[in-house]
Amino acid sequence: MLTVQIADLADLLEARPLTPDGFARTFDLPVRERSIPKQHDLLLPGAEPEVAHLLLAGHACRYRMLRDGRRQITAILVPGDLCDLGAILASRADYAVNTLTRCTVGEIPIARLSARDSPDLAAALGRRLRRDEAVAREWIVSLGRRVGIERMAHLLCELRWRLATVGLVTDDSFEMRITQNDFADALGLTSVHVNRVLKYLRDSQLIHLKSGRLTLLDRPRLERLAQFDPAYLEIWSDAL
Amino acid sequence: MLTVQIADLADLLEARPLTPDGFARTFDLPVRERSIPKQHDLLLPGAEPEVAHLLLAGHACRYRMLRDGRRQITAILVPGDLCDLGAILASRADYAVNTLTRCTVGEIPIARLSARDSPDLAAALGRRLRRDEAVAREWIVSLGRRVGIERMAHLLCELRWRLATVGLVTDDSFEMRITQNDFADALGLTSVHVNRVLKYLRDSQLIHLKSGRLTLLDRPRLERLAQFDPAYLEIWSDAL
DNA sequence: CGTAATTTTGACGAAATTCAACAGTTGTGG
DNA sequence: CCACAACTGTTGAATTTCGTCAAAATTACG
Repeated sequence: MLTVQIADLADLLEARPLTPDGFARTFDLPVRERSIPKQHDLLLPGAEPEVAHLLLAGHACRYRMLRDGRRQITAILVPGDLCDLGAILASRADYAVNTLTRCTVGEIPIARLSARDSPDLAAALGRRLRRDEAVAREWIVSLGRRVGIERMAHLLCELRWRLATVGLVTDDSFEMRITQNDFADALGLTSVHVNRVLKYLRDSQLIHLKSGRLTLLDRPRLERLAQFDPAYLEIWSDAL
Repeated sequence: MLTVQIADLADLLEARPLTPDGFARTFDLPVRERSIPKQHDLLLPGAEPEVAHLLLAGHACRYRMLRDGRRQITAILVPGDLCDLGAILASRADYAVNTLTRCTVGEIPIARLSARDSPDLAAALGRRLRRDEAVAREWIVSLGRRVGIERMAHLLCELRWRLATVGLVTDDSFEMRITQNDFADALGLTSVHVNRVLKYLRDSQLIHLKSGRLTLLDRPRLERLAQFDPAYLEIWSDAL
């Protein structure tokens, strides 16, 4: 089971490692911890969310369905992420949120996230939103202009970076129990093709994936292959 | 030449039609109007923007380049859009902005966009950012799970909707001087394939495209083909 | 330990790309 | 206003990437 390892809360909003306890303490927020099974929807399109879900352990995703059953994952969520950020700020969801593995989430009543109560909190939420948007931009680049192998390589580099940020990576190795079918829906490929891509990366000695743990065997080479540049993940200042 | 037709400024930030004059008046902002040639970069990655570019006429885009020359457009900008919104709020750009046609832009010193001066303005910028993010999410769905024809159909539906919002559409017809090569870089296709897709849509009596003007001949059918649902463009409330 | 879910593999087909050539349009300077 | 050059659009043929279908092997889980 993935666990956030952290210590202080403002840190969470800064994407530095932190614990749920730290979060609650710093902003004096009530965080009710809940365990959610795999493949459970936390939010549906059109919903007007009452609580924010802070992901504490496990992996989740934002996604949209087409009428004929095609699914596209628009974001992969890792511990420390606010699953329904955009929906909370707009008071209405235009996407769904689903758990990809068993998860632990912290529920926070949205009334307690009011900008009126804490300008610092509002600013922190704004930074998170901009980071989500930067990640989405990079996914557009991947889906539009990278071939399958590069696309997978880029996603793995992104996940390693984001997980490292919350202290969940040791020696370029981290827990990763996402299904190949879920990877496919994130990467715009089929699960069959994802399987072949992973085989290629394995055969090339770039990754090692076994029993829910992924290791990047040669991160420099993988990042070169993916043309991965973490600049887009490092934008944290507040101009205005 | 495209022209914003509008009247009041708060309207711009609400994505309702408005004029540059209205904009300047309402928030008492200095807007210096400038004419920019086609294919001109307004912003480069890594830059720390000094002025915000409010697009007044023409079409522009945000894009990222890969080292080997592949280009992906991550957003198409129409009159009323703030070209460099994310970069302004973060005080640093992680993408480039380029004019796709000759454009008129209004330059606004970013110092005048400070949240401290006007909470209303800050809230409006936040709404714009969330709308940009919702559009990006939908692009991810298109790039990942729609085939070429659907992808093009969806983009045309989106552009019609956004242009209608600023009063630039009559009878599902609007000015569109974007190159097939630029469409390709937005849709993750090659220009050759874009040409074939457009031919299919023309042959199917779905669109008419001649001398820089695009007409959606059968919008209901086009929207069904694209599975276009404007819900994602209609989120304008402010929860917190 | 048995059932269901997931991963893996092969053969074949569809969508999109590449390469190449040519036609049409637009913009520019004389 | 014309002539030319440069850019943009159009089309065909061969190729690549990725998808579909199907089945077997492996793993996860109650």
